[in-house]
Amino acid sequence: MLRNRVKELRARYGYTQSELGKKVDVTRQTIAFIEKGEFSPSITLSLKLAQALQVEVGDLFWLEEE
Amino acid sequence: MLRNRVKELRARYGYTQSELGKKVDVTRQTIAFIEKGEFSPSITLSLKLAQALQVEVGDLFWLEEE
DNA sequence: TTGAAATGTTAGGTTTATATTACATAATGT
DNA sequence: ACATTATGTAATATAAACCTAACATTTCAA
Repeated sequence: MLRNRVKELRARYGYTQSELGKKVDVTRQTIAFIEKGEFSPSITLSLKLAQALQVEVGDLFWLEEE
Repeated sequence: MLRNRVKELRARYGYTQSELGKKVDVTRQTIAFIEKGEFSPSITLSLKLAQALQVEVGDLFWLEEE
């Protein structure tokens, strides 16, 4: 199961979903879907998010058992 | 632009495309497409590939200018 | 040198990521 | 209290990921 810390890190930087979306070239709904864990974004988008949130991509997304 | 080291690391381990595909639950064609850089796999598949090839996902896939 | 295994590649189909639009609610500032 | 902004969420549409099947070519062991 895929987990992520997007919502937590976005909050830490005080970005809105729209702002973060703009930084990585997706809509705010895409950010919302990712935060809800509803799908598995592309590695390209994942790398951009990691860069925007200043964290290693492996620390932003990870796989958990079950 | 998205770059990756899948082909190089797969060779290092002596895995065939089919073997690697089986480890990460995709077909050999999907592995071939990724090696050719034809698309941007999901973060889920990227994490599985990094695990199979024993490298950090950020060292397996990265973004380059242009 | 022959045959199997690995790889390259293409076509057509299904599934999923992502966009667009829209509406409702929550939060915030004036 | 009101207006604005942020978020939740859903419907429909499109693009891209991924699959299956197939055939051609390359590699490599017997």
